[in-house]
Amino acid sequence: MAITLADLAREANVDASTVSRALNGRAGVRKEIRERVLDAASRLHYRPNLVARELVTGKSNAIGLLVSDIRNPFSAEVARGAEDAAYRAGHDVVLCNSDLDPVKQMRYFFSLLDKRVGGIVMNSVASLSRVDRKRIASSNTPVVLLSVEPREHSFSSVTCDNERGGYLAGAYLAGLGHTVVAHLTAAVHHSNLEGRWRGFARAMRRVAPRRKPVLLGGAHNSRGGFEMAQQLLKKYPEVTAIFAGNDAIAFGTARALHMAGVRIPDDISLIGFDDIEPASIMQPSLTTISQPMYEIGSAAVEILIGRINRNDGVPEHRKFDVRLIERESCRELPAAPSARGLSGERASPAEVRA
Amino acid sequence: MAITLADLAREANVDASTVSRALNGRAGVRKEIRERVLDAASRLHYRPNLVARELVTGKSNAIGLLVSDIRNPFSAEVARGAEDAAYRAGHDVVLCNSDLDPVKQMRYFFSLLDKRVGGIVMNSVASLSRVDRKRIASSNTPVVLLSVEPREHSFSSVTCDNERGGYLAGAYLAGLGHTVVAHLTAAVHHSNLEGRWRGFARAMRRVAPRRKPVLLGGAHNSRGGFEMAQQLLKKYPEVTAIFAGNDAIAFGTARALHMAGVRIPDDISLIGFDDIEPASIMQPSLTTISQPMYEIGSAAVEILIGRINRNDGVPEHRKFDVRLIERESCRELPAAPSARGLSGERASPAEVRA
DNA sequence: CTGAAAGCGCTAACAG
DNA sequence: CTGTTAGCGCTTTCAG
Repeated sequence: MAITLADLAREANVDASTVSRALNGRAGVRKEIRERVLDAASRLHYRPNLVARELVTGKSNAIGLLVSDIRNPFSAEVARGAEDAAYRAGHDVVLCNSDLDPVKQMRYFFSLLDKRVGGIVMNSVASLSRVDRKRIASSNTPVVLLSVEPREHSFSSVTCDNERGGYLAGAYLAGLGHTVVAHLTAAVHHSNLEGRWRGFARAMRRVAPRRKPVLLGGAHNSRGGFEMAQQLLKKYPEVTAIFAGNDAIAFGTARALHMAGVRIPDDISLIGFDDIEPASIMQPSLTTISQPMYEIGSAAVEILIGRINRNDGVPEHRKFDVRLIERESCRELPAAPSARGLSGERASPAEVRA
Repeated sequence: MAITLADLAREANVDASTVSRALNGRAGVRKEIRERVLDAASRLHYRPNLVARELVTGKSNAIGLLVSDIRNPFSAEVARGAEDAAYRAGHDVVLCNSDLDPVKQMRYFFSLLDKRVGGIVMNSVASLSRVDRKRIASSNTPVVLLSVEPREHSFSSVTCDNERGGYLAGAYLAGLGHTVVAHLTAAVHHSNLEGRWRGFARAMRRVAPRRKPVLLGGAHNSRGGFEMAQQLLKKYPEVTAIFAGNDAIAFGTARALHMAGVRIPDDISLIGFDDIEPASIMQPSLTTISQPMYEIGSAAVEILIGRINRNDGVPEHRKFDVRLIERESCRELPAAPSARGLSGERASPAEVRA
């Protein structure tokens, strides 16, 4: 059916091994022969059987990308960055959706090993048991995480500076005069979201040392945001500003506020995290912390490929900067009758873009 | 390193071929031996080397998914449906982003063939030259298209009923009294979008036989929608309703209208196509035609796997139904001073969901 | 029912 | 520089 190395060898009157050398640009092939081979190859439209090559080299040119759900715009953006980087390096990416389900995650992981992928980029290993994480670590397949799991020394990681992002959000709201604030985040352990909360809490401590932000945990998606916001309105009506752990949560929050007749930003200010596309489309447009999702994806793959090629076990860590995107969903808190004496302390909005 | 069939054979005191038969559940293996093998396999944590298997069988258990851009929510939703269906069938999917660039598309296609994927799901072959399409068709690798290319008899296809969707949009706007309308669509040949236009034009012909809708073509994304809307406002200010070829175009349109101080739906009604998530988030929420993107993805893969298994060359075609999702972006046209005598003819909104 | 042998298409020593 | 040989890990005849 398809034409093989042996066919080329016959055609060019050389041995198959010579054809292999010529095609792979190995040194030590007479120019004339190389040309004869290359000519035959293009004449016969030769295409190497990668499966055969993989079998002998023991590595495929594929990398695994294990995200929670590609429909999540964050994952999609990361995936595109990853795929572009892989394409540049001549690799291809096999896509897996784990829904963060530990069972699926492990099943995918091993199935990727079965096809001898060169390495794997995955969201997080936080939902996995200790033994599963050990299994992954001891697989000798390079792994790049999109979150930082402090205990795991063998994994590389690429993240944004979540802590600073949370801090920026807090400082911004504080700068607008808000002191009675809430944070809506994930119920489960999620290191990226936790970093955001830490930074936010730190910023708020500076302006309201004795009043802790309200902290609610739920599903870290639009529905979760909707439910958490409803709960918040009922139990903490005094809150004047909300920091959502990500934009999806913010969308759900906005919908709940809208339905309850609470206006954004007039009654409550809202700030998100990620800067996915709908953030600029919604009305009012969402002020949010932007992280370079595409670059995170491409950096993850670049690190992965570097590790594959060097074949050392040394993990790399990369942390991207974040910035505040000021839009329309936050506004200055009108001065309350009782002076709060904070005017001098207001943080200035850091980097701001239209 | 990894443990192989031969290892199991030694461990279970049988030949490798017997191990193979036992593991693959082939008939004709004594129960006792089968158990001995299975036991050894689980004891040694045996995992088959899929690459080796693929080399001998000539087919990998992977399928290719060639979309224009995974960041497009339509593609992401399709991809998730596709991946889930593949997972159920024990296949995995390698993701490629072509940007509809013919060169990238062909490069990806052949690179997928090089790894002997069982089949390929791709957006469309409309941007390809005739010879390239022939090359794809003659590759003997099953292909499922997400658009219907009337000339290509060898490809399967899965689409929604674009023509009916366009008709629904037109009938709905007509039912609200709109007769001076515009359609914003792609500049390039795009069979899905063309079907929508055909249906829309047909619906409008019934209420305004002599007034053709304004038809503008541009980039079929948010930016294109923005630009086309600006052009529309300048050249055709009399238009009272816009049908956008997809939701992304509608988002750009909404932004342009907003910036020009034109209110939706008070001044202009807007209807989209796809029903991607931001459609329900934007303010006002977008009335749109919904197509089952997830099901389209999973159906495409199911058809593909069916064709792979049957190994016949018979293409299948599947067309999904669409429905109108009525939200807030359209409103009835106030009766003009000059009676138009159309009241009896208004189409009723077909299927409507909250 | 099981073993022996061959081979998928390629790369990688090792000789010459 | 080129050919010979061996083998990656598996499946699949074909005998026994």
